[in-house]
Amino acid sequence: MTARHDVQQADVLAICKSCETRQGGLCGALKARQLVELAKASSRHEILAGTELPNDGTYSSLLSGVVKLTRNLSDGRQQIVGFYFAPDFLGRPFEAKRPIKTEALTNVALCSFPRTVIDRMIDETPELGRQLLRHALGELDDARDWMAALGRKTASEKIASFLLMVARNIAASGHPGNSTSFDLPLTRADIADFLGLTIETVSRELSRLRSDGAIRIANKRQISLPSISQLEQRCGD
Amino acid sequence: MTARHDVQQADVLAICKSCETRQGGLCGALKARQLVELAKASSRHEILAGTELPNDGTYSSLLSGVVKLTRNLSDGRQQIVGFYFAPDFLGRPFEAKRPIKTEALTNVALCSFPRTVIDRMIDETPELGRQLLRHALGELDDARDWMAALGRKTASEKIASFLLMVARNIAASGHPGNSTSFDLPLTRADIADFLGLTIETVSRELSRLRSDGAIRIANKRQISLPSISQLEQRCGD
DNA sequence: GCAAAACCTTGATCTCGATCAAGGCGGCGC
DNA sequence: GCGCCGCCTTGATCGAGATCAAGGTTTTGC
Repeated sequence: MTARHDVQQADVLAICKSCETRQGGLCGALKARQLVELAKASSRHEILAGTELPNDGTYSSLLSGVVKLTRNLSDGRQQIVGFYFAPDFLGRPFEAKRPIKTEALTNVALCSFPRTVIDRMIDETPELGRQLLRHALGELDDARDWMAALGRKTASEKIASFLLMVARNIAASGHPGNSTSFDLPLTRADIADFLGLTIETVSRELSRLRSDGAIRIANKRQISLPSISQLEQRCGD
Repeated sequence: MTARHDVQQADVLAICKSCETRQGGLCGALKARQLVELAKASSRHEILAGTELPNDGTYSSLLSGVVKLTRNLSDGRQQIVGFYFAPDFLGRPFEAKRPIKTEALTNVALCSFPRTVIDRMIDETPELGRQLLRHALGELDDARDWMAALGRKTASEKIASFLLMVARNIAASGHPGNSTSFDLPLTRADIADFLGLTIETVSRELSRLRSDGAIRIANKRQISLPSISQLEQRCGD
């Protein structure tokens, strides 16, 4: 195998491992031979922050960075309907009829697999299909959690829940440092679009949490959570 | 084959057909032999309106009736995070860690399949796994649509979108009469819990739509939509 | 058929978060 | 260094939808 393929195989392994964060693990389902085949068929992409990801019907492993999914109303109102923190798996290869946009929030590295290859591997290894199903159902659970937050939580509960979710995702991604102190990869506008609020309300609620001692903020984006339990009490569920 | 099994096989066929409403169709993936096997392993249940469905790790086909999925916050606030209109498929057999409750809104008939049987059939027929994945991704799309509605639409846009969604689901279920006149199987409280509003606001907005001529209401629950396009203009996207 | 209970509507008032407005901070180009 | 621009914060005011309140209508049980 050429060096090129070695590198890609390492990527595949890294990516498969990342899928285990949600549950199960893609790699576990596949034989070594299939991993090599996947590596040969895959392609690696580096995408700059702010760029839209192509909706080309491929499956992708997110190697590093953060991706957001946005749905727009006709007059420009925006709702963020999902985040992907590396390592995770973007598996929405069936044509999306809905006006949903996929965008890199930070610089992003990903590894994409043609749908045809994955489809064939599902035939060889049905466990892969179950794995993808499990992953999709995990995303569905997350989406439903956020529906409850959007519909029924107050602004400050939304902010507390959001910070906890980010902390958990950052923790799962195994970033340097502990998960209670992290660099928020989102602007206030992104947070507002995720929580169904305005940037002013987001800013005010963050300030309030800070003056209450529930969080610390350095340089706008550097957040630390001295007391997870205090946040949990504020998140409404 | 005994009559008992004949009846069940008919149910299975009906149910598989219903899955085609979202996309694809379970039946199409399976061989005749497997359908008979599924019929033998399945059990039929009649569930009264208002009863909670058991979360017993089975897959179920919804033969008739309407089912809601609710997520509760600790202080009793409620959010409905999904509806199933027959014919549809309830495929959430992996343990749900979240506080989500499944409840019959009307009297319901369903046919449930043990997880082990479906799992084995996925091994025999990987297309079944892909089909279930496609179904889950369809549910995910629906959930994301409602996230956008919950986060960014006004009360009257929410009501208009809701009525259109119900009309589409009733239409897909092939009920008697056309899809623009139907019996709403939900109370005002259910509608409010779905849209993140209060019952008073739901009532007011429905009254407003009626006085604007966009809808007609007889007997509280009997709704007709004389002008779908007028509703579409009001739904914000 | 009648009473009770559940459900729905409408009005008055209040409140949370949106909107409008002004200014601060930090990074970048020159 | 300086000015511009993007991003964030804070204050003042407004308004959509919540809450409180009262009464009407439909369903259910007997």
